Order: sequence, then C-alpha cells, then structure tokens
Amino acid sequence: MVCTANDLEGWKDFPKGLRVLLLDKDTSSLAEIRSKLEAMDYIVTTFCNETEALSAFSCNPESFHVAIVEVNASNVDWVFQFLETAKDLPIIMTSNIHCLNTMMKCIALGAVEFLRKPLSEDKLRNIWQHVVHKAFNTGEKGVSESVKPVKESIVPMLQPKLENKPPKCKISIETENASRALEHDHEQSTGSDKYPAPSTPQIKQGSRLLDDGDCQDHTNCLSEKESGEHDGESKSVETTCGNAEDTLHISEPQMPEKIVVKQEKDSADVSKNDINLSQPLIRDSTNDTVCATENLTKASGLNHSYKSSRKKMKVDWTPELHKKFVHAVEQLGVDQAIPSRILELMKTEGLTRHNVASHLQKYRMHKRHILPKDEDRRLLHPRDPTQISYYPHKPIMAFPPYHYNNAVSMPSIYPMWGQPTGHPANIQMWGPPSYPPWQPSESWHWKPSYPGLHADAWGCPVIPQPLQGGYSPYPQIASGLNNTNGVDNGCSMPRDSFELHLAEEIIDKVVKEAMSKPWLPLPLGLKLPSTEGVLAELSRQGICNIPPQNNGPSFH
DNA sequence: GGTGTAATAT
DNA sequence: AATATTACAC
Repeated sequence: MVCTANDLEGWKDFPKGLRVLLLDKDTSSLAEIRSKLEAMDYIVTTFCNETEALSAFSCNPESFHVAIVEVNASNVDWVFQFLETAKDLPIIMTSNIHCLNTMMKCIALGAVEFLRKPLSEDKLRNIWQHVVHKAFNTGEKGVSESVKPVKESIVPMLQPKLENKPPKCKISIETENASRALEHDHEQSTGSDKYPAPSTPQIKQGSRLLDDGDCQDHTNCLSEKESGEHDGESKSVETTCGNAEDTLHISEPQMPEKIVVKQEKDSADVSKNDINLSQPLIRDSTNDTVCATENLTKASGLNHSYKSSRKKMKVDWTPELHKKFVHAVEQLGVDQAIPSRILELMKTEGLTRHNVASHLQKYRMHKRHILPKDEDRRLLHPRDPTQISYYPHKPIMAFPPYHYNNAVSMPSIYPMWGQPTGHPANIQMWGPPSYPPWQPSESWHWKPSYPGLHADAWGCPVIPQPLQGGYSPYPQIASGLNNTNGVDNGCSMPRDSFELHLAEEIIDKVVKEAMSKPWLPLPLGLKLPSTEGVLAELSRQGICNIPPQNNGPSFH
C-alpha cells in the first residue's frame, strides 16, 4: 500500500504534507484545485497527461498518498486501467460529467469517491480520510498489530447503521468526519443514515454503489459549521478537535495524547485488552460504558445512543495527564498559563478548554490554599527540624513555592508523581512523590494536625512542638535528614536551592533574633499575628485569662 | 468571547 | 470525591 497505518503513526502534522497526485485535462481546473490543496499544506503533483501520471506513479508509487483523477469522455479506459494499477492508492474521481455507469464502475474498481466538480475546499481538505481509510483497511498485512484491534472494532461500530444490529462499544477509532457524520446524521435526520459518510472509513464500498449517483449528497458531511470550532466542547469531547490535523488519532507517542472514555460502572464488562489504561480517561457519566479509543471516543457506537453518550465526558486526571498539565503550566509560566494555552501545549485529544479550566481552577485553588501557608512558614519558621514542627504528620511543603509573578519550575523541583505505571489511589497527585500519601481531603483543605492549633492565625511560632516522626515542614530537609522512603528528594533540589538554603538560614537567624528580643521592632518580612487571631487561638486552647506578663517568647 | 472565581450540580 | 457546569465579573 502507499500509506500504511504505521506510516501514519509517525506523521505528526497529518494531513499536512499529504502527497496528492492530481490529474486533470483542464489546466485551469488543475491550477485551481492545486492551489486549494496547497493552501492546505498538501503536496500536489499535477498532470494533464494520463500517461505521464501513470508513469510517475509507476516509477515511484511511494510518492503519492492519494490521487485525484478527472474522468472525462476520452480517458475513461485509462482511468479504469489506472484504478486497476494503483489499487493501493486511494483514488478520488472527479468529473464534470455525471454518468452513473462510469461512476459505478470507478467505484467498483476501487475508486474511493466520486466527486462532482467543482471541488469545494471541504471536499479537498478531507481527502486525507481516504488515506487513513486505506491505511487501516488494506488487509491484515498492511495493518500494524497495534491497530488491528482498533480496526476490528470499527466494523461493529459502523455496521449497526447498515444492519440495525447494535453492538456493544468497546473501542472505537474514527476520523473526525466519522464522528461528525454520525452527529450530522443524528441531528439533521437526513435520509442518508444507511451510508457512512463517503469521506470516512467505510465498511465496504459496495454501500456506495447503492447510491443514486448524486455524489454531492454524501460527498462530504463536514459542513462549515462542523469544520469550524463551535462551542460544543463543553458538551462533547468529539467536537473539540476543530481541524483535520488534530483529528487523526492513532496510537502513537508522537501523536497528541488520546483520551479514553470509560464508564464508571460496568467497567468489568469491558475488554481489558482493548483499553490502554495508561491513557487518560474520560468517563461518560451518562451511560457508564467504558470505551477506549485511540482517538476521540464516544461511549457507544450506536446511533440511537450517540447523542446521550456524547453528553458529558468526565476527564480522568490521571497522574500522567496531570503531569502534562503541570508541565504545560510550567512551560507557560504562571502569567501565561491560561486554559487555552495550556490546552494547546497539552496536545491531548478530547480534552477541552473547559476541562483544562476546571482543572486549572482546582490546581490554583490548591496552590493558593496550601502554598501561602508554606511560604509563611518558610519565612517564619526555624528550619531546624529539631526545634519546631507544628505539622509533624504532614509535609506541608507538598508544593514548591508558588509565585504568581515568577513561576518556579515545579517539575524540576518535584517531579510530579513520577509513577509511570499507573496511579495508586493513595498517591497524592498534587504533591511530590517522595512523601507518604496524604488523605486527599487534607491536601485540598489543609487543616492543622492538631485541632487546637491554628497556625494560620499565628504569624510566628509560638507553641513549639517536639518533632515527631521524620517529617519536617520542609520536605527537602526532612527527606534529606531522614530519608525514610528511599527517595533522594534532598538531592534533587534545583540549582538555586543553594541560595534558597542560604536564604532560609538567614531567615532562621532573623526569626530567632526576633523571638529572643521581642522588644525590638520586627524585621521586614515578619508580621505580627492579629490580635483577633491571638485571642481566638488562646480561647480555643481554653486560655481565657491573659496574664499581664507572658512567659516565654512574645511579640508584645 | 476568553478568563477567573465561587457556587452548585453531577 | 472529582469533575463539570453555571453564573457572574472583568
């Protein structure tokens, strides 16, 4: 075959660079089509002469991924011959004439589509789909092992439309148009349900032979509305991939990461073989069917359930996906980390801006709730773990410092998760991997370990607690001093951690100085706890009477 | 129309 | 509980 599934796997900007053989007697038509194709970044080789075209193809069949061949009264025989010769090449016929017999014969001989002139840009844009179709439907030898299950799943996906026998969706792989075609069919209830979109992978070409010959009707189901970005992303995963380049989803690292749709219940029903669990997951909260796909996924291949199945896909923010997210945020920097940009960087199929926004919101909230405290503590607490630790059970520096105006490269400090082989439930995805798992609720809504202590209300250390366990408020230190889990977190400190270390020592000195000499003004950077905070805290601890003179350290 | 946030729904 | 959705302000 000219283009195999394996070829497509490494094709990053697909369908850009698609090599098109274009044959047309009419030079003006030729030029017009060529310019349209080239505008789509297709590589076009034009021919006015059949012989030249044939010889060019014969000399190097690999030069072309797809052909667009004009049929006219004079070259019909040649066309038939060409179709026989180039069976593996997806050949699209075009013509001004409208002879059903000719069309049927072309199709029967393997032409993938018959387009009536003039060719619209949409029609031309979607010629890549035939390449994909051929790549995936050219016989077992031409299909890579990894793709076979996917390919096999396509048939039951599409067959119900023809045979009215609803299968259970396990995996689907589809092109943009395939899903859009379904959507189109469903929403518009056109009478063409029997036929898959002509520009999409099809079960059998014979179905097209049943057509009345009006290619226009089913030539291209990608309407303008569909090809444009419409605001369906919040409701449908499928609709988020706006352009063709983004919509070829073949299992391949270079391709944008795919998302798996799974059902929350009944997951046992799902063929485990069909699901790549390392992929991000999207759960269809509507019908709870797990569907894994190499690309856009929907929970059911059934037309009747399509609408419901495409309602709400919950994104499962797996560690990998979250890592990707974090990486994107880091790349952009805090200032630039907005949902749309993050989404771009993440290059994750099926993920919508809304998904990212939602996650970003959560992410920011978490940072905001956790980190300011950390920052405060970092500023105000002695570093020496032998001295003070209010949070003996929790590594409060689960996150690196978060600066709104100066992004810190988190992964460089704390490689997020770092559990490539899945994510046990107890892994705290928002924290570094080298700490004992927290209860998620604790990580989200930090509460002091000791109910009596409200460190938030206290701007400075006032009630020293003996250090328990090996944890310090400063994970680097804790793990460096007491590396209980074998992860060398302390050594993974970034280059500037040395400066950080020095800064902390200085701060320690300042804090100690301030505590030992409470009569002196507080140095910059240290602030007093509010009176309300002090009183509230004292009252929480059952201290209602404040003696005129305090023993021990005091800021008053 | 995108973004951020909080509240609310699923 | 996690995520999506919504409403609102900017």
